[in-house]
Amino acid sequence: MSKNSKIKINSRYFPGAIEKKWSKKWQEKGMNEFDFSSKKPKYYNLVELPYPSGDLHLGHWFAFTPADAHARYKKMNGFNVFFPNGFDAFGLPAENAAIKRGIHPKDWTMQNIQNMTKQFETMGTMIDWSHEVITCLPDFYGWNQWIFLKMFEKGIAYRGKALSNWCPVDQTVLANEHIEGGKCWRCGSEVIQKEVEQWFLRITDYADRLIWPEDNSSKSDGEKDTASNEPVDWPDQVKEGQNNWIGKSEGMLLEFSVINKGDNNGLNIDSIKVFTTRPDTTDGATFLVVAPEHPFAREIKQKDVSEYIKEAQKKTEMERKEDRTKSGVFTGAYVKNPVSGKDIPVWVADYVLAGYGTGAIMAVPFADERDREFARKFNLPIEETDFKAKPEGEKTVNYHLRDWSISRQRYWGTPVPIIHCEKCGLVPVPYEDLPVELPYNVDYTPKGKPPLATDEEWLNTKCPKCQGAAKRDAETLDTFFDSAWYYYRYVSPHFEKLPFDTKEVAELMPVDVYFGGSEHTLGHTLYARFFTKFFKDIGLVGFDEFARKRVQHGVILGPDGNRMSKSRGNVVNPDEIVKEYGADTVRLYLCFMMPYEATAPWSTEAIGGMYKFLWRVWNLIQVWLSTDRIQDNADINHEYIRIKNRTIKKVGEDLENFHFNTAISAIMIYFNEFSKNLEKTISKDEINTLILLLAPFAPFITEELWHLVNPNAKSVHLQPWPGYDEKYLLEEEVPVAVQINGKLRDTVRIRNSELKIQNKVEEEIKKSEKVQKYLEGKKILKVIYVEGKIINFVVS
RNA sequence: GGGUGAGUGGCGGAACGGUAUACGCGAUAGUCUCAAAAACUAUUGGCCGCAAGGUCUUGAGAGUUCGAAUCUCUCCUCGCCCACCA
Repeated sequence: MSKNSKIKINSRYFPGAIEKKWSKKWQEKGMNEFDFSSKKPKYYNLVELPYPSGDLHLGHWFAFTPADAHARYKKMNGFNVFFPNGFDAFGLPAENAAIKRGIHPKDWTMQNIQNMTKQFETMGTMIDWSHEVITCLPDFYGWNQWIFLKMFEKGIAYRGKALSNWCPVDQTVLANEHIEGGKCWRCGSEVIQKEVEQWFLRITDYADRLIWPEDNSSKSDGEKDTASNEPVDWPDQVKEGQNNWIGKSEGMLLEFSVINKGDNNGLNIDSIKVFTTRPDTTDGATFLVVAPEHPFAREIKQKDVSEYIKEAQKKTEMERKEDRTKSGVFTGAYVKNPVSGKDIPVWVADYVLAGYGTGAIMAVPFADERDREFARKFNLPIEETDFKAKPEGEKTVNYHLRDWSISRQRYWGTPVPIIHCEKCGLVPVPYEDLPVELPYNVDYTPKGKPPLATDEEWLNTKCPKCQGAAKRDAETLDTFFDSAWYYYRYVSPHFEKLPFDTKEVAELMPVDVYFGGSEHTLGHTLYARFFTKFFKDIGLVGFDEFARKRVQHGVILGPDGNRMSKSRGNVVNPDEIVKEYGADTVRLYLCFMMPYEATAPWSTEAIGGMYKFLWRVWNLIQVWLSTDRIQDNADINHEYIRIKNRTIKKVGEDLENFHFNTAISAIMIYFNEFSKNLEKTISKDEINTLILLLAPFAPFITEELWHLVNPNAKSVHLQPWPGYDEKYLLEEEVPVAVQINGKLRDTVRIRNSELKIQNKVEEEIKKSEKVQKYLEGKKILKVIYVEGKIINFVVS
């Protein structure tokens, strides 16, 4: 643009109108619809599906908009990008909220979905809603039931009885992951222990296959993506976390025979088995401890023992874990240490867990701190061990991972497709009768029995086997069951023969990148991997891992640095900010404010800076348009060419690697170069590059500007990503830092053509007065030269 | 207790063996204005100095290196996840 003394702006930047306009146009054109027939390489861009809580909050914006920028970048790079979304619509929170407000959970949920879908529109993502999945609709949960029945057939789903975490207010069983500090994650009430019969998934059968290999280059099950034969790229944090959670430990089962069988009130057990990972310390075992729930403990008729057991059972598991002071009683029984040959006493104590190993341990106070603490408290002997014992025993493997309890005594979930017949037992609902629909008119308030059990009409049915009277299973499935496979359903959301079209899934999956929160490291993503391995076993898919790459985002805290919560009053409402600044500004700020994986507070002031930036971009282009339009590449400005190429490279690499913040910073630097030198000519190509680089982040303003600059062109989001050429990256003169003994003393500009020749560089640098001053009278011992960057003189 | 990530200006952060503090926010001064806001311009890690310049600085301390925010060790602090797992 030629010299213009006064900046005249023809039109001002009003994000509201622009965003509404383009949102509508894109929708009309079906811009975001995935094209299955395309020959371009596919790219499945997945974000964890949101829970329909009522309103989109800032966390949703933070999860979705950088992911959208990545997807848009991929699309501009020639990929056929699949970016679907849906709603995780079943579950307790909906039910609780519905009870509180007196609305039916379904109505409440569907209203929220409608509302949130509208809010999603303002976000300007390229989500293809034609593949939407809503998990509370029979179209989806019927396939939950199908999968459940397959698992039942294979023995993966089974009915078991277990001491479970029970929330007395929500009237439901809770998974360990849903207890926070001994309290229910939803309602905050104290969790108690209760024996409950329920459905389990035998995830422990898959424990070994779910373990991530230590070395990513080896070739066992799980670490290679069989479809592409490329290593699966998940953060170490997740891999380590899951491996620890699975907690495989190899050890030995040792048998200790009871010495004084028969005495002590007719004790009738021959031996006690213990699990140990350190059989080499067996000679140091000076006593045995069994958990209060252990059968041996129950055999003991001594009054102090039975009283101790009673006391221990009153406590919840959580209370036991919180109270770390050791307690226990002597049972009067002795066993023989197979290595030392000594008779050692058997105690009952609640620091031993019934659910791990055999529920009994050999205590080696010399080697184990907990055992030592116990021994000290009760004056039991501590004997040194030389770690050389080799007792005989059965080698075994124990896992920390337990089978996944999927039963919920609640209304708002997938009905378990099983019929309880007095004659035939557990009878699966025939596949052709699926889905077992969740009845609408049910009293879903908590009663201590599953709400579905109160609907007699629904409950009573015929046994498919004997045609006799039978009852449906009144429980519903954990919603983590839904989220374990929803991303398969996205591919073919209306497929009627199977949970998903296996052909299409083979083409589109595995997922290329899966964005989500780190809170799902141990629950959701582990279940999703488990389901994928099950699908492989029943021949539905050909790969082991459902997602090639996992990217976990951090958390946006309130402006005060605390987690946003209504009670703190520090919740930032994205709708209000969008109203004030427009979605592009919010998107830009969320991408720019911090690294995607970081956790940092929202800043009410800093977002203004993003708005200002877009405003300045808008103005610059308005000015450019209002002056004589410069023909393409007229008056080539070499400095601009260099910085343009450098910026294209940087922004592309950053978007590829999810470094959204530095990508935007690079665009700002590029922009500043122009706005600081308004007297210099800017070519159309340079303006277009600015718009194209910004397009993934700020889709609305860039679309508007693109059409102003290129009136007859297609959408900016259908344009190819600009290319760069390495040969333009180098400056004609490069500043080389000069160090004397490692301290920076000067920088000298060296001609590009001379950079490779160290002698010439040294010669140039020694011309500098400053350098001369430091070298005067010194002997140069060594010179280290890093081409184009730094030269270090080591002097005496 | 175990695992894992992180400590850099007033703030969010950049650089991750080669010119520390990019980019943004905030702050200060100026231009414009009756005035204010906005916008624009300049300055903005500390200390010494009128200046040129010097000097110190990436939680603390040591080490490796020509050169360390970056690698190694010890310690301190914080976040997240798990937690009496034998």
